Amino acid sequence: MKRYTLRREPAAAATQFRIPYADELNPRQLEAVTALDGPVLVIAGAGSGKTRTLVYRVARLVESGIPPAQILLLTFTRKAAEEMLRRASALVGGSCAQIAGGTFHSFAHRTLRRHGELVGIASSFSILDRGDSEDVIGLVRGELALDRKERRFPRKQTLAEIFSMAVNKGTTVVDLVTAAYPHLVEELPDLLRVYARYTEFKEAKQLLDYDDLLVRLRNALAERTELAARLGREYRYLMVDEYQDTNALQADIVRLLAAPHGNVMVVGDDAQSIYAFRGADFRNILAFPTLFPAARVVTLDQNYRSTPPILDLANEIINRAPHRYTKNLFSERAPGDKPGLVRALTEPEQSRFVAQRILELREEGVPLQDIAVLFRSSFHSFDLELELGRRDIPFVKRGGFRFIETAHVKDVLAHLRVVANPADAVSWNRILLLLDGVGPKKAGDILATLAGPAPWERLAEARARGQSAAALARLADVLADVSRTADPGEQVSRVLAYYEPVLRRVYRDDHPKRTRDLEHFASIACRYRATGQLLADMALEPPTDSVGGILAAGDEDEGLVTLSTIHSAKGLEWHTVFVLWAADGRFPSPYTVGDDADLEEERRLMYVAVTRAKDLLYLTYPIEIWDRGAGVVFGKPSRFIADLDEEILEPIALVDEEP
DNA sequence: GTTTACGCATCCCCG
DNA sequence: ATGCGTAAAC
Repeated sequence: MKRYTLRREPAAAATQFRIPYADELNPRQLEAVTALDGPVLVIAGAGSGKTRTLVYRVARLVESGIPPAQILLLTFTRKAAEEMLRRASALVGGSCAQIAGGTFHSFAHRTLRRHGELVGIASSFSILDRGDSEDVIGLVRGELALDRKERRFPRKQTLAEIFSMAVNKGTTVVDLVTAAYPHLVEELPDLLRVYARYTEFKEAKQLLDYDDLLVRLRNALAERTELAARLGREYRYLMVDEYQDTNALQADIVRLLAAPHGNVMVVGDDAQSIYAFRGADFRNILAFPTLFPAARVVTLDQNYRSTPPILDLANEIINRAPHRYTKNLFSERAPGDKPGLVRALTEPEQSRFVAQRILELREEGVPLQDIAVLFRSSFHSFDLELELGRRDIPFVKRGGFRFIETAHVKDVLAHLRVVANPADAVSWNRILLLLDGVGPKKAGDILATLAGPAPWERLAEARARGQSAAALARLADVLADVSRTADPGEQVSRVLAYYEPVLRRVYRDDHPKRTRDLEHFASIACRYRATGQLLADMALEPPTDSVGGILAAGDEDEGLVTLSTIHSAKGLEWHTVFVLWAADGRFPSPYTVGDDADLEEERRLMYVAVTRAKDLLYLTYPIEIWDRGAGVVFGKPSRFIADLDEEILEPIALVDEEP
């Protein structure tokens, strides 16, 4: 082996690779795949073989003798990373399992668990999801007595949004409020008090919110050069997918991780940036060559996914933007059906059309799993879900409110979390409030007495004075009991045995449905070996199924129609795509019409939606729209597709087919 | 003084 | 359907 690598003859190099890269990739893809060293920027249009390029590049690195453990692949979801590594493994005929992959947040989490002590982070820290952060902020707001003011002080959700946005955009709360929330400038002193107290609270209780994971990693890399050097040796090849949806903080982390060796490839598409609402900035991808002046830039603009008529519509949508994007896509696929703009009278008629067409397509041989219905907001599909239910069309819903975010699942998680991190005051608060006779005040008092390891033993002392004695004693017992095992499945079943009666009392009316969610959660927990990993995954990579989207296993043989928000459909494709509610006032969302930048993001969202379709595309809207304030309003097609030539988007009027 | 029950507005997209 | 503010109940 060594003998061959010492010889630099071209012939030897050619036999080094088993995969015929040049045959299986187009010239641009090949260029991106074979440029192993140094910074590379790949601008990859929708359906241009972006994933294929990343997969082949992983294979190429491995075939070139790079140990898989030295490759780090950052993606938007863990599923995306797993899928790419699976495909790469199949290509090289070996396992790529040692390749580190996942989201920025999960990578930050792993790194801080391993090296956090360097920067003063206890390895038992808990992660606050968005709801937890809001709970803490609400707690702090109450503590500072800002909730009793006559004047209107922002709600905890608004506060969380402001704080998070400031961090992710790399600006200060003062600057952000001045620029984006001018009506709150007068409240700035109190906003800053809440922010300071929130930060203090997290610090004291070993809590990190989503933003902290990134901030603390960035700071650790910037301040501890030995850590940056160590990670540089550990991960010598860095790849980042969906780079257009990174924010300033993430770009900084990429810069610091790549600094020791400069081997970094980022891949993305400025026209598909749809996460500005949480601080992402598509200018990151355009600025990459400035950050890495040696960067080689490769543009992939041949689309292999969609028929030319679908691509024409996509290009038309994006070309009407005031700002020019970096490329125009072309396709060499055979021509196909024109995209249709379907005008329905009412929302139920829109639902009937979609359901009807799905059944016809199934008759024509399109399997249900090759069909998707996409929409701007999760609630846009409620009526359709009922219609599909009536017709026994099985579906799975992605995006929107997830079962992991329901109160009862969070309750159970909170019990596990206090055992894992006894300092986790948010979870303590949550489980104490469930007890009969305990409200905010008493929960706060009890919390104050609980410090140090295994605090459930001191719960017995708090019991001495108070009539909620029995409830506290039961809680103390179950926590002690849970702490005696390390098996996640066993821990959950012990918590559930205790929680079941609590559930019945707190959610009197609808506990059967909630019990089903908990059974689902228990089955997830049983798949884990360590509770720490379970908790981290539930915070960072929660199951994407929505509430009620869990179907019987038998349905899967037949296939399921996918209902998804456009955000959750990123990177996916289907034979047929319906875009529901392509109506002005829904899409773009009314929240965005005042702001040019927000409106442009909506346009990109529409672009993402239509580029998910391979062969058939329908955009639908009802002309009668129910508005809370104004009653029935006359609906018009979304401004992004209005006034298009009929050659591009074919209007379809419905004749009522209902009996 | 605290907790709880009830009626009221509000509800996008997400790691 | 959850999250808030206010009024009754412990």
